[in-house]
Amino acid sequence: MMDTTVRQSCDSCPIRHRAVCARCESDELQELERIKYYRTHEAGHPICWAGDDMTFVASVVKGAATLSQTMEDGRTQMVGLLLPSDFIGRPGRTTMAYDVTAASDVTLCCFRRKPFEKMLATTPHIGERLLDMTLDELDAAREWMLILGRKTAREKIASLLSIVARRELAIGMGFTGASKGMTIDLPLTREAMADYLGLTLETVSRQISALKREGIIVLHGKRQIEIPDMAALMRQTGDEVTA
Amino acid sequence: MMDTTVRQSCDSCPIRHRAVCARCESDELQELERIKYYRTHEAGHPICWAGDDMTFVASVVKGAATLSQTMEDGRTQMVGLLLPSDFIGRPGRTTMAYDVTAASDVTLCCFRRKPFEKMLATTPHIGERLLDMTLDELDAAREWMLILGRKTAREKIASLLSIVARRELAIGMGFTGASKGMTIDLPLTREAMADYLGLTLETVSRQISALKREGIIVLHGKRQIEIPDMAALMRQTGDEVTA
DNA sequence: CGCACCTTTGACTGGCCTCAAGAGACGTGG
DNA sequence: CCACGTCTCTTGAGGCCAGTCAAAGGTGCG
Repeated sequence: MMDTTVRQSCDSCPIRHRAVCARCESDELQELERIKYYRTHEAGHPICWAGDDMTFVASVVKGAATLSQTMEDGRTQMVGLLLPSDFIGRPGRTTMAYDVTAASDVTLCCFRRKPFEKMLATTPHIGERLLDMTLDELDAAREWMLILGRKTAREKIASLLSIVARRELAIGMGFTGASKGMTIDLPLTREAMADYLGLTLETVSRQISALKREGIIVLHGKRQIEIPDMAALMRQTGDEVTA
Repeated sequence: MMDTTVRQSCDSCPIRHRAVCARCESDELQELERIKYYRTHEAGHPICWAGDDMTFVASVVKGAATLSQTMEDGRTQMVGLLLPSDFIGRPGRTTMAYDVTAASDVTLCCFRRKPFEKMLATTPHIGERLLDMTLDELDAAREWMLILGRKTAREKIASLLSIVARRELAIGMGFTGASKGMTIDLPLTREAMADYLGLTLETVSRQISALKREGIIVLHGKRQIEIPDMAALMRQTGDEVTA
């Protein structure tokens, strides 16, 4: 389940300037270092379950994790896709509200909950950053609602690809080869994509095949997707291009 | 569009202890009073549009407002249902991201944005409360995602009714007549409900008729809905009853 | 009364789900 | 090296739920 527990300096941290600690001064970082530890989880393994007691909150350092809800008859809906710098957990709450799963190999920077909450109360830089990040997540959730409620299967797939492409560009992954094209690493199985989009895995597979057939995407293996022309993909999302 | 602009004391405010100002001390309230003003909007009228310049942020004092997104081909998805004490606007952002509409007659307590942001930076009580409220909204958004992505039309309707019932109970409206029954005032047209749930208004109408036919709800007029047995309604939501 | 708006109901269509089978990738062990 | 099992993904056939199109009923207001 958990693989390693190491400690590492914040100085060389890849998410130093995007995570919850982004606005901290060096003395505040030092205090954070005292309550933090690293954990890694293997792809496909659970990180924690809904209802679990939360002894920590954490930042995603590397990899991707998912938040999801499951109804008792098995229907599952993903409600969060956590990429590097995203925050796991809710200060002030002792139990996890969703299932958290490692979609790919994940490295977490964990903070013990109690001392973190104490710091949150005394360090405005952390609270301010957390508020900003939460507002961003709320915006993302609302964009997601439009996808779930109103978009067709094809538009859903295109929207997911463009969202991941946008995030990977922001983090500096997704090496852009040519001018307008790029390749993204999609850390999700077909089933996880279906859970994200409110579809079945068969429909996901069919739509990806269709996009491939039409040359809008090119598959390299199952999980690496080349987008030769980002504008062409965007035209499939149903979002206004105003072109 | 805007009907009245009056000022009113915080002391007698019905949302004093639930809104963004909930944790403020009396001196902080006095400062808030200086930058606040009331506005009312008639049912059905827009409060502002996506892209509008935001000169204020606000709390909903009375009535209900909706946040919604519209695609250029007209498909609309509601992404927020704002009831008394909910917050409108995002500190640090100058334009509104969504269309805001008065679902019923709405009274807003508006704060001029610039001075509010200044207070936010200097008054921890406000930022803390806003973080908590934003986290609550994020949870609500995620519950909503499950509804949009995985529930059937009937389950969606039942879920909406139970959500509104829960909120009205929390605020202290929704006079409970008997033991387990209650009556709720649904401030939404069929079309607004459809936009909330990712359905068409025809499907909403059909499902409400079905619930009425089966005695799970009783209509008094179009907008007032009696729920004789809350447990019976809950059983229609698809959520675990573990009964 | 006449009009506007919201709602209800019906008939039909279609997109996605369900059920099912098979293909491809990968690791294990004989 | 290949048989075998497992896991993921693909593809096909058919059915159903919700969408679409259409018309009529209700309610409130000038």
